[in-house]
Amino acid sequence: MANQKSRPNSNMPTIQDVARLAGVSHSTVSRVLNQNSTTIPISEITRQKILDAVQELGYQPNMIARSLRTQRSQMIAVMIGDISNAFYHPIVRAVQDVSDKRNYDVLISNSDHIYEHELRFLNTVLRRPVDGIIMAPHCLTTHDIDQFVQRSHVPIVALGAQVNHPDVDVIGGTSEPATYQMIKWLIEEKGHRRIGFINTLHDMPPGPSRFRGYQRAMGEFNLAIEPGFVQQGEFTLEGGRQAMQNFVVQENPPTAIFAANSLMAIGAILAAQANGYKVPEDFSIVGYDDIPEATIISPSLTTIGRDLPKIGRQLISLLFERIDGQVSGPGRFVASDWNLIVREST
Amino acid sequence: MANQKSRPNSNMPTIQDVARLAGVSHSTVSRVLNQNSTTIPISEITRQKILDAVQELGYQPNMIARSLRTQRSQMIAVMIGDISNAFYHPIVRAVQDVSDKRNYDVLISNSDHIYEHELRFLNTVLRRPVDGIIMAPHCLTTHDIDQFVQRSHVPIVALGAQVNHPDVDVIGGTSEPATYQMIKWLIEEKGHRRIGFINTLHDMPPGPSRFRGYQRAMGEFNLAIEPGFVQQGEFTLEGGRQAMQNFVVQENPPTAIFAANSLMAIGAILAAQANGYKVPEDFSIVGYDDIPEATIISPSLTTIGRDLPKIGRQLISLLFERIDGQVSGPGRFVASDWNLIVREST
DNA sequence: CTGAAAGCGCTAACAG
DNA sequence: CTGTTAGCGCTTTCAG
Repeated sequence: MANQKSRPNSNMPTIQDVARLAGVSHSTVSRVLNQNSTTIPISEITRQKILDAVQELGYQPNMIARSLRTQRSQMIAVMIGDISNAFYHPIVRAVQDVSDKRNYDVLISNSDHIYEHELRFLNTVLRRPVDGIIMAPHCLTTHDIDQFVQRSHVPIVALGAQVNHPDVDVIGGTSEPATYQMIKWLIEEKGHRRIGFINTLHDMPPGPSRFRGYQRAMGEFNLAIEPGFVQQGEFTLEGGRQAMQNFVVQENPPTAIFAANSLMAIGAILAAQANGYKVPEDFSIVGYDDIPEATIISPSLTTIGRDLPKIGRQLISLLFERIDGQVSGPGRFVASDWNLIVREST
Repeated sequence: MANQKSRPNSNMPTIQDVARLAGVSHSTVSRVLNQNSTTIPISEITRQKILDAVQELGYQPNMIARSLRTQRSQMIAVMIGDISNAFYHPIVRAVQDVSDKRNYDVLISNSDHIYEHELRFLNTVLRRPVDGIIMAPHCLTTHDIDQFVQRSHVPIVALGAQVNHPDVDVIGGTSEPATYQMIKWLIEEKGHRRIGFINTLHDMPPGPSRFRGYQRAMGEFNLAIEPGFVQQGEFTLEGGRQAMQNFVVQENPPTAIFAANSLMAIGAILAAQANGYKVPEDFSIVGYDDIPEATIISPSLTTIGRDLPKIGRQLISLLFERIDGQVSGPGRFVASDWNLIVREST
């Protein structure tokens, strides 16, 4: 049972097998299989012979070999922050759906918001060339991206306006204005004057831009950002929970709290409730981005809504425009729109 | 700006470039880069020259070319049901973490529990050979898998005991006993006698095995499964919500409801509450699998817990054992353990 | 209309 | 210890 070909891993027929069975050369087979190639005419008879042979053998072209020859991999790579964060699901969804339809495969990578992982991703796509990249980096510098772009001309589309490279398409730009609007609404419509902020750790994006929106709104209404008003945490449910612990122990805590994402906001609500407080009576809590958990939690979460599936479709559209060569030239910027979704947590 | 090499997509150096710069042949470069290859000794001096050249050029081997030659892709493919279902996150997590560590890339595919998608996945990995496959199929038949195994000798590890192929490693087997235990508990400890069941659509696994557990428990206590006790829905939150609608309109509905997964159970709770009912006072509702949402919802969900990260680690371990050739031969079966997690929804 | 031949970048015999 | 050579399976000139 052991003396097969040197590679017992597969008994897939090759294009040679098809050619042999059809009694033609393998290049003819290749031609009918990629009939697009500049309208070279092929006799209906050999064409049929080949198609029959393909059928009979169940031939499937080997993508690895094709990639080596064509220098196109029919793969795109996606780097997200955290597969557990529902924020990314509609985006990955859209990317996969469109890619499937176009017979592209999708490589997915989690960065966990860790710099080394983001760098590793870049190296991966250097070694394994893909036709396009979608990423939501939190730590990469423009310099890192530039290093990459120097060496690989693969088109990149990024989510998050912190990415700022002349060749990279970017979707984002909502953080500052949306946060500003949310804080303003808490002040004007809900009468809050002591508003806290749960930020990311180590000034990791998108914390800072959201923080600027908070600062601007507070400043505009001459409201102080007292020491203790700003807490930090991981970009997760648990991070929000822990940050909230730092609020509940304060003598005179804020009456409203903005969390830099909805997972943190939900963690904060859970922590408040665990400490015997009521939301929104004792604390109004708001998040950023409308994920399913926002309506599972009680009270349901007031948050900033973006059309996530649309953002996903935009990302993949921008990418395929470049992959297909319809677009070249400098990176484009798409500002997504957003709206305030008022629910029960305020 | 256009007259570069025919392939302007990359200016990555090749092994030839390294060889030229180091003044040696490309095979010598290959040798030092894969020093494992049967202890061929290499003079320290050329070795250093090569390493320097690699450094200077920032050479990275092209994985596509390497794959074509070695017939190994350093990729594994994962097919899950639905990226939005948190059930899969710890599993994908474990797979990615271990793969990263071993420099394997991970191709992820959503089947959406649709038969055509599952078949398409199989075809994808036929065209793009990967070194191993992890999948959680809901619709594939043994015959489909067998067809695949005939053609490709890539090792497969499956999640879910409905997969039954002599060559495939399987982790699963909890559905019937765990459901039985849960129903029994509802009867014995909670005094329910009218218990409903939210099943999957079209007898899609794992619905049927869970249903058998339900039947067995009900039968053992001589409790009737009245018409209307069994409702069906998509394997999602929305599916559970809609199924619950069919309970609340009944004249004499069940007092407890088991949903085939926790997403459905949460949908059911939400629907009950939306209709003005209280959980657990009016309906006790339980799910299957402990996902984060189970403790976000109020009342928190009584459910079957499995150690999902452990299952993920087991899946990828079984797979790598085969990829590494440590294990060959017939498919193994691993029964995962589970426990009943009692929370507030009962 | 079809075949022969080159070569994508790499590894692995096989000779020195 | 190192270089030469032969492909992996495919696409794409270039000749007929």
